[in-house]
Amino acid sequence: MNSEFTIAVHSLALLAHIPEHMASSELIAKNVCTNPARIRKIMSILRKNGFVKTKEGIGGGYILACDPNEVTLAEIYCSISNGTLKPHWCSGDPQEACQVSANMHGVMDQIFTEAEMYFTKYLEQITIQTVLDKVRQGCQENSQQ
Amino acid sequence: MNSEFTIAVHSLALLAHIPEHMASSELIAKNVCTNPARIRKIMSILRKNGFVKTKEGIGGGYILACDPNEVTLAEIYCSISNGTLKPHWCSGDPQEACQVSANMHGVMDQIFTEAEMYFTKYLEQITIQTVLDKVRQGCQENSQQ
DNA sequence: GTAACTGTACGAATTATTATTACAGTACTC
DNA sequence: GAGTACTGTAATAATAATTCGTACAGTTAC
Repeated sequence: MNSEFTIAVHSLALLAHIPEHMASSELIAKNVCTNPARIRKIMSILRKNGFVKTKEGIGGGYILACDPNEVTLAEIYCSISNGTLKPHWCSGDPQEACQVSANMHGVMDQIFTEAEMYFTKYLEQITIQTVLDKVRQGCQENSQQ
Repeated sequence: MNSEFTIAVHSLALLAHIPEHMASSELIAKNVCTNPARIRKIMSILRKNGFVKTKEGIGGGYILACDPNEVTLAEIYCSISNGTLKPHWCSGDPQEACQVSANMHGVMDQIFTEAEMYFTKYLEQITIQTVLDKVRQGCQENSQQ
């Protein structure tokens, strides 16, 4: 998995943090610590999925178009990074006579797909607002564990 | 996450498939489709965790040292790839005045850590024997879903 | 018309992953 | 004890994935 999911969550939390204003890709990029083009690419996907509204031209940028209490990280993950949990490399060789070698790829694929469902089920419990609240608390839960 | 977890599962299933014989790193590597040195590195970790026994010298190699019905993929994952679910890239900058930027890294870290626990909980349901059975069935469940 | 934005594409730079090679150590066989 | 077939481990090379930087067309406000 690459970091686009993380960046999407960060960006949406930031927009939820300043619900009154439009934020430019440059502003978001600085906050996230990446470059504006990458932000624009990710925000473009988020727009197509209805999470944000965008406005081109002077004074334009991005603004939240959803209720941060309603949208879960699962929806964001599915929009941006669905199916990227499993590694790219594949084990075994379908041409092999040995069943273990021939079928392992399919079996691991199945396992990772199902594992991703569990992963997603957890993300369903977290909303953009949850993330924003944690961020505003300075992530104090860390020190209590 | 890299592919070491996949390779470990594949190797252990293969050893469970041929419980009578020792398998050399070269044999396992061919089955998995990688090189012997990589297999030896991974098997070395599995040995330290008690999943396999190794024997050096002529006629040596690797053999299963656990009950394939007892050992779950969760244990294997924890031995080999624990904590590798989250991407390497980090969002935000702790030095920033903006709370969102400053604390997002910690918050996402916490989320990924907890998500990994859910991921692991799923892997607890799958044993080496489960994988071996699926492989022997030619992974027919795929076509039934 | 111009300035400030987004949308998108492409190549460069960086980083992660995998492969290769090498060699010391161990155990069996003759 | 010499030779052979293994593991254990490290270092480096090759490959692939990820991220960055730049560019430019399209849009909107003034």
